[in-house]
Amino acid sequence: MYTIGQVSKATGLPVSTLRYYDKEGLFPHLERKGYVRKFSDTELEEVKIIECLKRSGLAIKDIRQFFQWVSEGSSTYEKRRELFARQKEVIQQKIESLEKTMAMLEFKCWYYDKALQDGNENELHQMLPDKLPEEIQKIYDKAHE
Amino acid sequence: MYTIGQVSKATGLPVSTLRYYDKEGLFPHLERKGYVRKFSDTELEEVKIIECLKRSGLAIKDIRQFFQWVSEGSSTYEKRRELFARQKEVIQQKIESLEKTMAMLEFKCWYYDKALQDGNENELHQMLPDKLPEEIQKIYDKAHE
DNA sequence: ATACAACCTAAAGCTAACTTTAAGTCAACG
DNA sequence: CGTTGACTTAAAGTTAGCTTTAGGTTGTAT
Repeated sequence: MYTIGQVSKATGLPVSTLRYYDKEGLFPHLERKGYVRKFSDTELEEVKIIECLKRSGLAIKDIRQFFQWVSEGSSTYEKRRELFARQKEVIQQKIESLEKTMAMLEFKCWYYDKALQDGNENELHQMLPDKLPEEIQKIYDKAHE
Repeated sequence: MYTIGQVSKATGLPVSTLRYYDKEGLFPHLERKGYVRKFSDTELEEVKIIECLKRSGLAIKDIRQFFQWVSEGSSTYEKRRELFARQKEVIQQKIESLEKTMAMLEFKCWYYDKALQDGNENELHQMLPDKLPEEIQKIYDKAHE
């Protein structure tokens, strides 16, 4: 059993955030000893799930919905599986988007490296948009897909 | 030369967002014909940079700072290169975080597949946290790093 | 006993990035 | 000539996800 302060240290989330999550119903089985919250390993694992679903772009109310399904038992296995399958696709798209973003940033790094060497952007302007060195052209094209 | 409506269609950004970006100073060279904005290819490329920097987590005021540097000329090449290098690291971390997220989602999909097959979570509970099938264990461990 | 730290609540406040609203300008078509 | 549609502004409104505030309770150490 952990206090909210211990959970805060263990997870890196501020105490105020943990209280907010509780108020939003994200710890449906959280116990109290008097007025004090008593967190268990269940809640520590729930924090991991919350952060996972948050990173995948789910809103708090949809995360609450998930925990609602959990407390409804085996009849909601399918719904839960579908939720995770959907979020897998969301994350896949996010990763692909970030890889394009990365290509743009790599291109820009190369661009300013060259601009610094040349002291100006004259040559660069002549190379754009399709006369870049082969490897750079690939990156540029990926960034501008 | 394009109207704001054409740029909206070309970029997928709402007209109101383009106006907002303009108000925030993200199109420092945008021209007007009377009171009407006239976008050029410069601004189309700027939209790509804005979206790239936004995806990397930069705030609007920092994007404006970048365009400020651009308009200051070659003396800011280094600052600009460093900005992009920094954001490359940010994106790299985001990708790694999403890959961990993906591992969690994959584990959860496997978990509920099995729960559906078994009709309950009894076997699953006995497997956790370190007696999972080899491949699944790897994924689980990655998700819980 | 008293002070201190760590817990609590309800409610108000904050922030970024838009979006909406209300009121107006202008060019072109029928 | 008048109405339609695409443009304009300034300012107010929206949203999620916290965070802060003000005031209160409890347990432990000196």
